[in-house]
Amino acid sequence: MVRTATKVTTIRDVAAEAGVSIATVSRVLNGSGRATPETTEKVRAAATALAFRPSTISRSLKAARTRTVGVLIPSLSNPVFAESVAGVQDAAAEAGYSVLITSTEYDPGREARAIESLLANRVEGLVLTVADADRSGALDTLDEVRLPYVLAYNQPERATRAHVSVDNVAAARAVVERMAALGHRRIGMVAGQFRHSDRSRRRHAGWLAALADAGLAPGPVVEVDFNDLRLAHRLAPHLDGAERPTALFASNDLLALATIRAVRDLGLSVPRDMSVCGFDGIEVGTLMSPSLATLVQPARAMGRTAFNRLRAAIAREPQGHAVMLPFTLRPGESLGPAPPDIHPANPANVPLDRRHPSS
Amino acid sequence: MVRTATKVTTIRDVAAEAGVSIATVSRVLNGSGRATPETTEKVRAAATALAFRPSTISRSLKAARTRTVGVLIPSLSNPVFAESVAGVQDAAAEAGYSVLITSTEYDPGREARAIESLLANRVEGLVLTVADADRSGALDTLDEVRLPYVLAYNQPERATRAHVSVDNVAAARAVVERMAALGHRRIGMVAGQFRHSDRSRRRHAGWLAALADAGLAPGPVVEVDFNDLRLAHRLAPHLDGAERPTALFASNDLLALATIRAVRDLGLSVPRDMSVCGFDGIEVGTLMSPSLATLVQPARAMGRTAFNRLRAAIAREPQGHAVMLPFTLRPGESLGPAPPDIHPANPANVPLDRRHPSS
DNA sequence: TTGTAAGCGTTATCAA
DNA sequence: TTGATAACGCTTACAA
Repeated sequence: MVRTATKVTTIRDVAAEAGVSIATVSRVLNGSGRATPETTEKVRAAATALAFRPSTISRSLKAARTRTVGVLIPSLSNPVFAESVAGVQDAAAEAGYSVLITSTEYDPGREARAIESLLANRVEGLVLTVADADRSGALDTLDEVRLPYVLAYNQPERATRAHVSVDNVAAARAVVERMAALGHRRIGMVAGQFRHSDRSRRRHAGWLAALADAGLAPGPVVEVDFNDLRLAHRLAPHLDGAERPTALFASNDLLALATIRAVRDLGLSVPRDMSVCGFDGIEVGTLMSPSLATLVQPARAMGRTAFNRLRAAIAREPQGHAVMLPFTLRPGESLGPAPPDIHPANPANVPLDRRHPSS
Repeated sequence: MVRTATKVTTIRDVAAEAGVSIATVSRVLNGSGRATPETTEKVRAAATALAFRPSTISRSLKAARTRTVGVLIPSLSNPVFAESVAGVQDAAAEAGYSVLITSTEYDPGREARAIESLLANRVEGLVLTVADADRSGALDTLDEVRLPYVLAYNQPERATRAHVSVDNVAAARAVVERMAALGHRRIGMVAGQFRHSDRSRRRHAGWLAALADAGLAPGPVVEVDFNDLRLAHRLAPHLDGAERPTALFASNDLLALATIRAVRDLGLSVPRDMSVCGFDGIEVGTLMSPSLATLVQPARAMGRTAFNRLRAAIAREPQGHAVMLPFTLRPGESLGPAPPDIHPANPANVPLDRRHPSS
């Protein structure tokens, strides 16, 4: 390989080539200040000839603004986050902003380091999603240094923290109401760990509230660790017996898919024996069979909106703290009518219970 | 909102606080050059007290290296790209590099602008995936300015372009061989557009080669536009009649899911009437039913490896142009044994042989 | 209209 | 061991 010193062309090179001063080059290229047509032309030509691209880092240093925002998310592997990042990316590109991305993989240490890195890079602000917005070292740090940020998806209790989300409680209610309307009377929930997720808590609250309103007793709640999606053994204890739930609300789509999988592995049919509805609205849900019923959050818009709010915050435009985006319920084959009561006063029940003497 | 000028603390503030010169602060904090324990302590204390974080942009300006790499991908919505970006992110974080991300949404204009932006940001190199590595304006630009890059997933003809990929031809062969081993004799392909994707072309070549080796006539090839995944009407013409294929190889997983969906919408059962195998190995494939059989590319490793190669390239360490990562075939319920011949020893067969007099 | 020069926050060279 | 100072590439007063 040739050891060509990859010397980048600077404004000086252009000035020399055009036979003018660097100030003139700067003015012409930025359209600030007047210049004669000939000068303009000379400079333009020189810049093109040398493929000059002004260094944003020098520019940033002078201007004390980087036109860069940071994005911090738990994981790029979850489509709902990836999609929201795409939304940030879209809006940022339109606004001439660059995007520095960091993902934490749910590791607090990595999160802290990511924040440090973003801060050192002098991002003008952050769009981020944290596990729990009510208990986040990252947010505390940002508050301390007074760097603008907007949360995406999170819905913190501490409402002064700027955020864009759906109304998770109302959304969860919508799911349960639909289930009830389909005749389900025993409705369970599969949820991400409450102590690690503000969203999971809110959705659980909505689930509870809707059940109460409908006069239904809460079905089983299975809290699962997001790192272990083999749910069959977790679900099994709740899925036999006459009073097993006929519908499960999963607090996100990945969980919903894992739930469907587990339910089937346990010998039940979805949706004939068991309905499942997710939350998020990931695209692949529409491609599978049964297609996944889910509460759709506008993921792309989430990212876009968060970025736009962030810009406003950076510009110190006064604004409210919360933005609620509309959600929709996407019907899908995984959510069907409740089956006729499993054992309408029928003794065939008994063997089923025997199979699991422990229960 | 309070109009607090968010003044960032600089090395000068620290120097003043510690009662030393900025040079000393720099030396202490970077561990370059000696300093007495007391001085060190004073500086450390001052830096901590003021929450000083050296500006990477000033540092970059001085050092003429940014410790930042760019990532360019077609879309964050495809999990296989998102996962590879996560891999880059992992390796970059470990190496103390920041990652600027841009996605093109398959829009050439946006791609060009993204490259400009990355160049202006003085990234030290790029990890990127392009639609077609043999015909890419982006790569031409990078070659011109001699900025190091490593392709991920792409497998260009022009082998001098550094890339990390699987051996797409061999991988596609493996899929077809497995299908043949399961008794399939009529094997079709659902592929992304050849003229827009080097990967699709390679996989098609592997499909063809394996069929030839097995003495099988190529089944139908359906080239699909990635932006329109409603495949039923595209597939329908090929799926009736006695000689319809019993297995379909999809050139990527999203296509495979869409294919399964379409096949079912057309009234066939997967895998009883039709087997489907994808390519990529996205995680959700394991969660659905039938689970998706697929050729697994190590997506995370793809990103990691690409980043590591890039670092080597940046450091001007000589190295080969291509890295081939191992692939594996992930069995799944969508790929089963061939059904008994649709018309066993039945004259309806005859046309089948006639169609391929050569074999 | 154009040029000179200061300065953004660092690092590194050179003296002290 | 420490400090003054130049330099990195750019923008922007201010002068000419």
